[in-house]
Amino acid sequence: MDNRSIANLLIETADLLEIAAGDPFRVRSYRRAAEAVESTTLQLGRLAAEEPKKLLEISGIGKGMAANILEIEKAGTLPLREELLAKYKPSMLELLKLPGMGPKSVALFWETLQVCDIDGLEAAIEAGKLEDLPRMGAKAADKLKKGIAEYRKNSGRFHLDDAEIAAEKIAGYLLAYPGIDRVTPAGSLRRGRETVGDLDLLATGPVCEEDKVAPAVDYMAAYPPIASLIAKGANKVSFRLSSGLQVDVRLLPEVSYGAALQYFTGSKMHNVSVRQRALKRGYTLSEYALAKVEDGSFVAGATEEEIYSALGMDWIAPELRENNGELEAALEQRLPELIELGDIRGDVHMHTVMTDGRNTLREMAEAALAKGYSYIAITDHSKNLAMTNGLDDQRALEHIARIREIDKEFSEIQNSSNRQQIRVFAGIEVDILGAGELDLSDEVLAQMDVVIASVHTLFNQPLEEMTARVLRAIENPYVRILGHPTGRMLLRREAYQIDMARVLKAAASAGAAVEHNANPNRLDLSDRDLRMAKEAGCKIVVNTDAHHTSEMENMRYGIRQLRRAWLTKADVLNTLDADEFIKNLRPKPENQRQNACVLRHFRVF
DNA sequence: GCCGTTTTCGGCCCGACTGTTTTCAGTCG
Repeated sequence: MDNRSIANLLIETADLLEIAAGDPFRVRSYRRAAEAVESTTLQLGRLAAEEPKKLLEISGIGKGMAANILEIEKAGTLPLREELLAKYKPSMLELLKLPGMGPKSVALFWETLQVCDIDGLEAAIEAGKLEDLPRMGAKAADKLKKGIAEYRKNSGRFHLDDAEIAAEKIAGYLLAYPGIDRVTPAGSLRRGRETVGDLDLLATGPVCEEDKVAPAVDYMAAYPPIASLIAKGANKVSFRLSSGLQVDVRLLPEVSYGAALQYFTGSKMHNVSVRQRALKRGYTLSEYALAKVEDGSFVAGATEEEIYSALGMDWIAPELRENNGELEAALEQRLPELIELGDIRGDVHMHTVMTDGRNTLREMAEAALAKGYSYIAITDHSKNLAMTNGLDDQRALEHIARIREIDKEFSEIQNSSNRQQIRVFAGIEVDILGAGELDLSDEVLAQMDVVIASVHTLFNQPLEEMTARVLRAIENPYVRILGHPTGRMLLRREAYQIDMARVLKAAASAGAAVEHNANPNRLDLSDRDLRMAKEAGCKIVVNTDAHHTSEMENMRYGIRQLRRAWLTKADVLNTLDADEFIKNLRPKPENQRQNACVLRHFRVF
């Protein structure tokens, strides 16, 4: 079993244990173990089979947890989880996903109302049964009702990274079959949408020709992780994985691969529009080929490029295929040259063991160097995030001193060898408090290269109040970057209400940058927000907010979103080299004052 | 259930916010 699945079982056990009012520290140890399992680079499945003693070397995994992991490998589950599931219901784990719903409420509803699933909860709310319960009232019921609506809107969709990992595994399996030489994800995954409803995969190769594809289809249908087979056709297999993700795999001959890719990539509106244009030119486009209307003769089909080209268009990057003007641009050869992963020179939002990160300052710098970045900023949390051991003024100053040392050391390494240079900037992610003030002093912030101001709490504030708070924070001249300004957290909860247009305008006029968080599981901007930011003239920075060296890899997902917003290299600040980046971040106030002096000087004389 | 030790048991990131209370439990980050 892969690490993520093992971790999920441990998390489920922790959730159930919490509902059962088990020892909170025991619960935490299950969660810690799950985190350790997920972040280790070791393959636990293989380790458990070959060298089980090595499991104990992982921090957070002791004797009991190692036994649990061995049991998971052997039986696919662990005894405690089974025991708890016999007492409670699996659907309670889903109830926990509702915003505002925790283990105590799940237990309460089960014990008093025998409610164990979302439908049951909804019925209980409608019947007004919740309000008789202790600590429950009209407002709480209303909140849950909204939570249910939000959950239903998003359920069944998966984060881009989860879909991509699943796609890579299936592609690996298919490519191991002799005679299949290309597998490409299509659909919303290929378009880079931040959530994916189901997975479309296209495969081709010599064995995918119409008359000999059957054995390859059988092979696909025998993919071991399949939880349930939905359909098996002549060249198509549909199935569901245990995560609930539905996958459609199509095996297609090479001659029509491009047409199929174009067709299954969508979006629907883009395809409708392309076909209308094809018809005007006397062509008809299907998933098999672009053909002449008059006699059905083949025009193009093997690649997307030849299809778009036959229609007089440049090839359109999948991220742009939303019928948002990309066809017109393609016809007039004015499609933007979209930003690429390789354009990014630095990642300026990351955490270390000083607060809630999992790696040290040095490890983060080494990892960034290995990735070829020319700079990073270490931006640990400030004190208001007490759970992360956030830095107060004093510790922040010590933090800066340590970063300066590492920065010096890494530039010396560069001088004494041929290694590439990396700059390490000192930074902080400060909290925007209730009145818009920050939780560290200006004296300390002034010494930072990168100050990111973020809202971490206060989710239920009215729009006006929340907007005012963020606007006030931007007024602080030391705020260089506005962190996750929308508070939008996909699949988990509603965004907090904020007037983005005003915030972006204020950031643009103050010269502060806005951040796009590349981590698919965190707070970020939508492609609409990103387009708005560009239009407002905002500087944009894309960061991974890495809490672990491996999370730096998430940059590629962030880039997909930037591409969907039609952004180019010139639109994104951290494509600049280190010196230019710092120069273009919001200038420090002392520089602004200097500038003001110079201006006055000119006026007088 | 893990960890570390002042070795075999005691401690385990903590503070803000909300909606219910009328002093606090539950949830969240």
